[in-house]
Amino acid sequence: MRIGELSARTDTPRRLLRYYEEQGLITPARCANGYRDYSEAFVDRIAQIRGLLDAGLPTRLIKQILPCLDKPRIIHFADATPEMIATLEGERDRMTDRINCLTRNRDAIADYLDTVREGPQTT
DNA sequence: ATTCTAACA
DNA sequence: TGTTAGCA
Repeated sequence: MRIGELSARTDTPRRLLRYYEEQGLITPARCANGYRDYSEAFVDRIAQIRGLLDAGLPTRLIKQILPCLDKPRIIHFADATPEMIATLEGERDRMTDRINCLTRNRDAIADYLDTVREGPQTT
């Protein structure tokens, strides 16, 4: 598929799709006319990238760990730098904090909604 | 009509 | 990131 379809299917601006490529996050094939040619796998890949970005990870880090995420384990330990391990541990902790924060807020909203609905209807 | 690259605000 | 310009 071309950039327009991927953009629609992933709800991501074409501009961003090209930007991710520029940052080395994705490497779509090219048609004879120069148009980018994305395979189905990119739909999920974009979702994963946006998820990581949304979690607050910098694109440069994503570029390094993305290939380690989809590929089956093993084979990856030659590039496991102590610095990267430390950074990833930090990111993991940040994610945990955000998850906890989101969980609290979701539960608070859920409770509020339940309360608001019970009030007027409780005759 | 759609995409491409590059560059400016 | 949005947008615009000039191509293919």
